[in-house]
Amino acid sequence: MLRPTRQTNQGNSAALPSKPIKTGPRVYEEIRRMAMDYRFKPNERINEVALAARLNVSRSPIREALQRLVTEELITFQTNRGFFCRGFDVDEIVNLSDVRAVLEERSVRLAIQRATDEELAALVDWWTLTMARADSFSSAELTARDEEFHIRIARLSGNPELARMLEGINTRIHFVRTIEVEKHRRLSTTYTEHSEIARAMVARDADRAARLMHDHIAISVADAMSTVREGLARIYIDVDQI
Amino acid sequence: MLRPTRQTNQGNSAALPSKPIKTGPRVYEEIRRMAMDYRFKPNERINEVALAARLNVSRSPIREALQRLVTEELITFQTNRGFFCRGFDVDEIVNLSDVRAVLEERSVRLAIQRATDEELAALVDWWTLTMARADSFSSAELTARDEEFHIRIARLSGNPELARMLEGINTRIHFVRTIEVEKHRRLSTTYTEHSEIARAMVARDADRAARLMHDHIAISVADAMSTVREGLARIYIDVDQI
DNA sequence: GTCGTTTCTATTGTCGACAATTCTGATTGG
DNA sequence: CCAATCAGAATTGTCGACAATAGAAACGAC
Repeated sequence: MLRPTRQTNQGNSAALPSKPIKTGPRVYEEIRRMAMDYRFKPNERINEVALAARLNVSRSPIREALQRLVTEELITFQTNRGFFCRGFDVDEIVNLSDVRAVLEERSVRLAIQRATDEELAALVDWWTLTMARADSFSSAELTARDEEFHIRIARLSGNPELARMLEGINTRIHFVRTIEVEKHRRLSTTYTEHSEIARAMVARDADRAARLMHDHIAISVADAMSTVREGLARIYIDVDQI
Repeated sequence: MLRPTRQTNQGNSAALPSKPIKTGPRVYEEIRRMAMDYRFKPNERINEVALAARLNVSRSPIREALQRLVTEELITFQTNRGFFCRGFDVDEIVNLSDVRAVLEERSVRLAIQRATDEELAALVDWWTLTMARADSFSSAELTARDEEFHIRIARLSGNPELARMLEGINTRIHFVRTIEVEKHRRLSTTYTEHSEIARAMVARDADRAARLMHDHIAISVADAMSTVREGLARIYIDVDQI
């Protein structure tokens, strides 16, 4: 007796065989983005069955993805009560910025010490080009470029652990950075800071580059509070487009 | 028709009702310790069913725990091939030490800036007492005290994110630290470094404390290589006691 | 004897089921 | 009107089942 074989690759009935994309990684990435963008409201309880239905999978891959996101600090967990969205508060942002500043300083110093002239020149060129096109970028795109600038330096440091930790911080502060990018867009002074950092790196001036980087990242508590205010407004107003 | 109700809290048939301990957290903690101590050999494939049988649970909690450990970098994962023990190599240890040095420097500086006199005095007293008892401690216990010293400072920094990241690094280098502790045990000079750091903190001498901390943590590539050699020997000889 | 192919076996990925626990809200007593 | 209590509903924790995939072994051609 033949039992009907389970429909493989469900839903993806388009002819193009580009790539099946395993559901596990896909689910993880999808939930990760939701958490990064606060598509869950702060401290909101996350319903596993609802999320599973929304993504057309069972609870198993959902739970595995959520567990991972717990250790990435994007999600909270209480035993027998389930998963919750992380909070959204000033202290965390200030503390993360402090750690980030230290790591990014180390990053530039190592990059200056280890990167080739060509690599540093490429960094300057790439950012110059990005700035020239800045007006044509959406805020999301500009945020991505901002993040990429810092990640490139972290990679040039030659220390993958450093880069990995910075990426972890980046995903956690992605949302606030989006807001900051829009704030600074009008001022437009801020993106010249990247150019200055890059030029100091080309000149192999480690102390100056580190100082510039620190000042670039350091955030006053007042600024953080204003950003959080703006962020909360977006979270509780903007997301009603479901 | 009654179906037999599933046996609750299996195995724990002892009369003492101290604490059931949920299997999920228990499994996670157990696997975590195994990974920390390299009870899995480097790059060894981890069989889910075997591990599940060993811990008397199904694969679900096993997989969830393993997923968490993946993002903690204690475990590796390849889709459709499963979970693997992390490698054990010099580069990673050197890179982690570099990051750790930076974070610990920041840690002492913040602690000096924020901790009360009482808290710092307590740190000194506790370590003095620990040193006095050092000879009665096993290497494992001594390693734990070493880790605790640094974690206490991280907590005094007042930045939980900093402390969390250092704890993450600590779990990854726990095994090599065990080896280093035994190495230094004969020299016995190394633990006076902790005292010096603590005294500099009491004196609120941030620059000196930071410098001492850096020198305490910094590790030469040669030292790392020798430690790795010793570690590999233990992993492939010692663990045959199953 | 070695390389490539095919068949068989072991392992992972995902699912649905059900017990244990928590949450909801209705009811009762003060 | 408020607090405590207690059913009933919703949700999580864990399990066993099975298909899809990877790995190993047997086979055969050269």
